Amino acid sequence: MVRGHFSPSFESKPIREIAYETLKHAIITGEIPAGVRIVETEYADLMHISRTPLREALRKLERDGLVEYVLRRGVVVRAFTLADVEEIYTIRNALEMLTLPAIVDNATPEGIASLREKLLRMDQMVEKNDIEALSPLARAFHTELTRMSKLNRILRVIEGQDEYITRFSALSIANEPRRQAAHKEHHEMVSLVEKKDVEGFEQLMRKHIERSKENCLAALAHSQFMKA
Amino acid sequence: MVRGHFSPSFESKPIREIAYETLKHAIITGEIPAGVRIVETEYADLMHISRTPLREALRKLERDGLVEYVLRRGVVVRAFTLADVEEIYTIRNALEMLTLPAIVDNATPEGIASLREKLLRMDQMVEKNDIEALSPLARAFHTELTRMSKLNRILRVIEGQDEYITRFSALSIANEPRRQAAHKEHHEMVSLVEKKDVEGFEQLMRKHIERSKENCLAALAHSQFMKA
DNA sequence: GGTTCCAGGATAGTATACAAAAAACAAGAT
DNA sequence: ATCTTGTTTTTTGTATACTATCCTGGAACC
Repeated sequence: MVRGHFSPSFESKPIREIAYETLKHAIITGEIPAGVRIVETEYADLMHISRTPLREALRKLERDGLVEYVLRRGVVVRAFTLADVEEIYTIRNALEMLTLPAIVDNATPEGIASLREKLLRMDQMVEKNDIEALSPLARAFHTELTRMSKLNRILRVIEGQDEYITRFSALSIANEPRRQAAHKEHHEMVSLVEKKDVEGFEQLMRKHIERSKENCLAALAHSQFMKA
Repeated sequence: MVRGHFSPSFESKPIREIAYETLKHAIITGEIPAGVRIVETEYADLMHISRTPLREALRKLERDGLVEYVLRRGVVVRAFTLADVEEIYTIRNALEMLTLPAIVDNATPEGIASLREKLLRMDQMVEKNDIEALSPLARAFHTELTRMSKLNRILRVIEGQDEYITRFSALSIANEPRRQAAHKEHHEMVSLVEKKDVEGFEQLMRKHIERSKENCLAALAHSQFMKA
């Protein structure tokens, strides 16, 4: 937080937002492992901010379920089990299926063009095997697709759950054959939406999510992310 | 907030939690209508607390989606449309269906006994047509039932959505014939869980939620809750 | 009459100060 | 030696102080 002592928003973003995003990222990537107690003064000093915005960030993380608040003991980073990952995929699957008809209904030529444009950029990443760059793009693709449904509340929940998975979806995408297949599926999705083939879209999507879940769980089983 | 100037937790609960719950309730019941800007000093004075805990409560409400944060302008109570209500029911329906097999699997004799005990109390309320008392009990019944699934993440989402509906489910229950029918369905649910009849349970539940949604939407259409 | 610019008030953003609870520690009694 | 109890330290909870920004309203100017 390199900025003058009193400057609430250097470039239009409260410090608490930065703190929130920083902490969220740190927790999701495992940089701050589960079980760790977040002592306010410690982290405030670390980030060169005061306790006030840090605390507000913690309240948001608390609502997100990323940290747990214990009365008069502050917050502790919550654990994350394999069962959690499964459950998250289950939620995402169920809710995403609900959006599909609305996506097909609301898809505009411009929207589809925008998706195609994203796919084009992704093509290159896949070719170059640049996983680092592909991962966020793939996520953006999905987000944009889902957003077309205009079902804002469902969206909010899906995106909330997605945040938990980001950390793992990178693992999932690391698998070469799966990466190729997933990319091909992304192309198909757009075509089906364009053709307004709801049935086909639903079938494809169900498989797509199921496979990425399998892949993610398999990758996780071999990784050292999980402890329990 | 009647308490000495410096007493963080009179009876083990931070002021920010009280503020959070109070505001949430006020927003959900419509006491603070949509579009209203929540000026920090104003509400802090109103509740006889300082801005700090109030702000932390606002951050939580922000994550809940009950208020909207505008840069440097604070928070505004978000609007609530009929489409929102429909979407919420859709979410709840989809997720609740996911929990049913797990509920049947994890149901213990004690758990069923506890549900039956609740039903017994509800019987009286239904008989006396005491809607005020029945409403929270009915909600508690559903919560307890869903909790049996042990699917904690799904639960968290469902309960999050449920909070939005509380305000309207009272309307729904006000309808005499529906109230009677719903109560009967509650009894059936427990029986089906006890018999471990997943299929029957699923069928009943699907209808139950669908009907309560219809009822709620119908009631809403006639009420003055909705503006848009 | 309308537009621009300045001043001042209102309000959010942040920092800091201080109280209270809990935890950690030390010393004495049993 | 262990339990108890008193004291210190750490850390959370809350209040307050201060600053930056936005908004409003009015004066000056065209």
